[in-house]
Amino acid sequence: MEFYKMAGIKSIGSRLRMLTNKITDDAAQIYKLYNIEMQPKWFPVFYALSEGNEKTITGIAQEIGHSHPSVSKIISEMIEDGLIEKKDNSDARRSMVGLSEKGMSYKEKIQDQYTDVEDAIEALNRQATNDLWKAIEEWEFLLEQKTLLRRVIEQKKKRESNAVLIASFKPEYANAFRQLNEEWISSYFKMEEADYRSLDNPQEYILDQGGHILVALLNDEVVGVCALMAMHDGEHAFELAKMAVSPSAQGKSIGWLLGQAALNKAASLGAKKVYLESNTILKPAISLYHKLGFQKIAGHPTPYERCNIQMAVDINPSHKKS
Amino acid sequence: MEFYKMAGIKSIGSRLRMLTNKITDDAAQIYKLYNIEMQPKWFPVFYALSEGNEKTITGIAQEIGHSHPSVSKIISEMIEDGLIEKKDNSDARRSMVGLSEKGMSYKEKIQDQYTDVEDAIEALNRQATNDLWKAIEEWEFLLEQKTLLRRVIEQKKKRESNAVLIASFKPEYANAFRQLNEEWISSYFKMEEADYRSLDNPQEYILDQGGHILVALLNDEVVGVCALMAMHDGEHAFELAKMAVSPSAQGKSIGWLLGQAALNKAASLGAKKVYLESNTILKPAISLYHKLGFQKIAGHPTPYERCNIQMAVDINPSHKKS
DNA sequence: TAAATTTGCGTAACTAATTACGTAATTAAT
DNA sequence: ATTAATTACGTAATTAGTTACGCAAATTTA
Repeated sequence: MEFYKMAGIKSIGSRLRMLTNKITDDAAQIYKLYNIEMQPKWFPVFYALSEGNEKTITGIAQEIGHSHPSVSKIISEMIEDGLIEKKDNSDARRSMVGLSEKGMSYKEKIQDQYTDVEDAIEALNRQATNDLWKAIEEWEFLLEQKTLLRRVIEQKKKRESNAVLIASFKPEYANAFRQLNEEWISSYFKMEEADYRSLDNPQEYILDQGGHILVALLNDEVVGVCALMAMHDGEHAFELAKMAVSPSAQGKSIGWLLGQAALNKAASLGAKKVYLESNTILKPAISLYHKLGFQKIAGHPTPYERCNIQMAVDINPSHKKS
Repeated sequence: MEFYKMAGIKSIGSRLRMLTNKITDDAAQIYKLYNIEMQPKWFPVFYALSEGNEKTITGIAQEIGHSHPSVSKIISEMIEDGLIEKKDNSDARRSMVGLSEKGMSYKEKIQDQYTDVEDAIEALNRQATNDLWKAIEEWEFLLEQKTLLRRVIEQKKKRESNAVLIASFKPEYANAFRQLNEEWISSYFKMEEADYRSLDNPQEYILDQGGHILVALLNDEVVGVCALMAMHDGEHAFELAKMAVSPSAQGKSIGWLLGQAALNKAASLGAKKVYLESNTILKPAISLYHKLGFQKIAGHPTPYERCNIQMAVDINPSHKKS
């Protein structure tokens, strides 16, 4: 299949399906070769019951990794063929099933086929330098740990956050700075006096006071903002405030990038601490602050009604690098 | 999947199917993640048309390894969605199709997804010590060379011919010796005077004349016979005759085992040549004799009407071993 | 040039799985 | 002792493919 080589490993799903079909097609003919009237799809169920003990439909389904309707259908086909019998049912919900006498006799009959097929496939597998059987097992394990979807999501996030640029404030960002903040504030709380002051006049109320504003740009569009406001309580410290990320750009770690950049900025300005104020209903935000190193503190005066948690982080030289 | 480990590599078909399903399930969600309205099953067709040139249904089918009805269905779905257009048809049988403008625009849109998925799967594959992608490729190649069915058939034959025992004549085999021969002779020709003589009195007409009879036993049942009859024309030679294999035991190389054993026997008795007489309508038999080393000769007198070919092989010491 | 064959495609029916949903039996909670 | 929740199963609809078959167009052969 030249095509799949061209299309690359992202086509592995289609390619796997083709190989699977090729193998199961042959499987059907192999049963005929041994004069065993059994459909290939029955195999897992048959094998699961081969030890002789009785099992339930869902039990078998879990064991062989099928859905229960699939097993249910297979079982009824096998009952019709006389290979399986319904057994005891003290619990009338359950369908205890086991091999019938005929099914047991098949167990003997099928042994030669088992060994031949096992030997043939093992030899085939050994002929290859990459062990397909082991590779499947490893993939199953790795996908159990983290699904393909999650792996792709992470890859996407990684690529997208690489494309995000953090820049310093320019007058043309003023609009976005106001809008992104007003959007989330008014959806969770209501805009307060102090909000209007700083959002309407960032130059005067933030920058001219010794503060800074950082913006996150994705394809030249402002998708996130935050401000470092100089504090005047003795220590050399900043307040991290007015952080907002566009809902359309969520999931790209923009908050984290902005936070990191803000802490770096504070460090480069010689700050010892960064404070912030927030509200515990903003769970993702609080969790982001934690990741950035902020710890809960108390006792600072605040002009904001919505504030019910205060946090702070000590700045150490490592922030200048990361 | 503990179960499949237990069931062994013969369950690789079922196991592959499960892995395939798991992967394609995630694939569907990945398309959603990128807001691309395309079904995973469309991917091979879309990719095959991505270069921009027009192709036919069967052309695409061959390229991507699907059946043409499958491609036909996919194409009509994609036309309905506006991704594909029917193009020129100077040959009215053919359906030339190519990406529409919308389809072309998807090409751009999907690039990020391609790279993310490719990177994610590549990383996943590298995490495993056995390379699944390469293993699939090798299996495809090996199965192209020899299908799984043929591999199993060969394994079966090998096992079964290992179970065949070659033994010397005993009086209780006389019946089988007669029946197996009469069966095939009378189905192709008719029994002649000389047949009755030797089949009815093997002791007198074969063994007492310095000849030998070999039988092939499978589970203590006679499934094949042949005779070495001493020749009296100067040279120290035997005639290989009365070879018969039970139809129920065909395909187990019993003819070859008997032939080999007969030649070994002749060699151990110091013979220089072995002759035989046959008929060219018995193609499998002639081909077997060739494999055993017999060459066509002419000119020997024969009592049999049905004989239209004579063959002989020189015995050399190597026969004693093999 | 007519007849036979090949090619290309579409439709229908089938396959081996899935999800969605309903229902009866059992178990847990009030 | 009811009521609510859970468990086990079956049925129906869906999915992504497959073979089987038939028809019309094109090509080859006579």
